[in-house]
Amino acid sequence: MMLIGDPEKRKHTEFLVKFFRSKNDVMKSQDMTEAASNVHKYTSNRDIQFLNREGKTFNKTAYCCFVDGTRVKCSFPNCKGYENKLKWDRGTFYNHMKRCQKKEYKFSEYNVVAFRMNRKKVQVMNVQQLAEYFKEERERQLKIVPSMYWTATAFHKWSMTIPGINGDDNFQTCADAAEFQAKFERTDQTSDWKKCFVVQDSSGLEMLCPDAEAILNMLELHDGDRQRRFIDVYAGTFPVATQKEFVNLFRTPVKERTAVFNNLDMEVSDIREFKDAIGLPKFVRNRSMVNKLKLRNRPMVDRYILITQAGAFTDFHQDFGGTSVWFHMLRGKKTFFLVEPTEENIKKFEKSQEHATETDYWYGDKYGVNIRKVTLEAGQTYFMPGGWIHAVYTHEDAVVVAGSFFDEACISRQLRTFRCEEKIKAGNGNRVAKFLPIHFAYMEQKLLKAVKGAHFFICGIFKNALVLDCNNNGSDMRSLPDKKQTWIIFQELYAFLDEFKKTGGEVTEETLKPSKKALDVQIGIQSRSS
DNA sequence: GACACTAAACTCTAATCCCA
DNA sequence: TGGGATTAGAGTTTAGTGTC
Repeated sequence: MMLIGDPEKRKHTEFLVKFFRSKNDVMKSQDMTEAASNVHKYTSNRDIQFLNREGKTFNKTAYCCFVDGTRVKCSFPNCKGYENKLKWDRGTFYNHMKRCQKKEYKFSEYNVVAFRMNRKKVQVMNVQQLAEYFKEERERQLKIVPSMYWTATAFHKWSMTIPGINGDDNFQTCADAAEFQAKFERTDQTSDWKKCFVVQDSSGLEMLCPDAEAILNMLELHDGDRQRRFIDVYAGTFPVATQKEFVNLFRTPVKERTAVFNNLDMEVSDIREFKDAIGLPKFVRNRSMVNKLKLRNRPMVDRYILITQAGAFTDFHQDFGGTSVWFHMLRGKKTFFLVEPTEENIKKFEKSQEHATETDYWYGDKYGVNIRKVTLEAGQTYFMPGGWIHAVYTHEDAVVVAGSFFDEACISRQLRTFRCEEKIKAGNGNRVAKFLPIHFAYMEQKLLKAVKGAHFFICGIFKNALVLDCNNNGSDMRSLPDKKQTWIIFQELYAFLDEFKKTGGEVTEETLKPSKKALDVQIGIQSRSS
């Protein structure tokens, strides 16, 4: 359909576009709010009258259309706009203006002049150019994960094709904490945790947690001026704001938003008030590797707040360092899209990351992996073992209290995730601090003792210092049911740390020597016993 | 149930095409 | 050349859906 094709009427449109292009203050506006305000300086409120240089009025009909992020706004003061669907629709704009200005119009597209920000500069367009821009932008965004248009169209269509977790043994839904505990043990997760658990009623998990509103108030009150990086989801940028400012942004009514914001790493472990107010679930307290170790600098990753606006999509990823997570929904609704971290799936994930954000290589539909989805609502808690590859969509504004922890039943996957991060070259900001020292401490303080113990057991008359002298008489850990798993992990951990050791720091050739010696002793025993 | 919002359908007019 | 059919464009209404 040809838009504004009449040469005579088009002269009017061209006048409007030229008029605004000639106004420096309009053209130098920093954003659409400022542009709209500057445009107003040249039009009076009563009908559309323009002011010339001398301040005299003259009549021209103009309907100004401001394309502002996720909204399209008209020239009515304080217009909140309507949803930007990247499509010019005459009827929608006409109705919107009629509602805003509460009057009838003889509407013609020849009277529309559109404004948008293009690389921080104001662009003034007629309707035809606006329609062309929308078309090009739709095509461009369809190639980007997670752009606004891709999320609204391709993603939602794709999402409908993903099956839920019913009938999949990897996912267990539990009515309450007691059922969670029972299922966890019954499905043999204690020493090899692989399954995901959703707990519907979180009250028995023995955790302490304020409600969503209290969390938001606390963020404003305690350390409210701390700078936090967050994500402008559709723009793919990482603005910085104070905690207070971010909470304020989060509280913006949906109909006034021009962007969707997300915050994935508001770590609060180091803020005393949060540490006092948020108590980890008993399950996490009991299983956290870090809790069981003596460490010089304990990493602070076990309590963070996630604040996400509706519409945000976080693309497929593994949690940093292959940490396991607990995730308690205080407000809102989110859907997790989950992929089991098998070696094949991880390799495909690594491959997909070479083209991160390109829909042609999107992990969700180009690699043939088996994906399941689970939707979480307020009051539910989700426990996910380390390494699971997942994406998350937020349906409703969400406030979540969550935490990451290393779990000894997930060590293999933690190491695999570390390797994956090395391979895809994740930046330091996307890595768990102290990964190597924590795993070294675990090997040294927990596993090494057990391995040495296997040697000491047979030669029980010796003191610790003499254990290694009993090499020939130690037991083959492979044949002891309670030691077999320890031996497997010890070997794997040693090989890993040996691979990533450095000169200086905590994991070095020198600090690995006792483990190396114990490893050699056990291998010697095994070669003689087989 | 009232209201808001949106997409799509509908009506009307003018321009254009085509054929007798 | 004139008149009916078709198409494009402009303006308005309505049905469906969601929210409060």
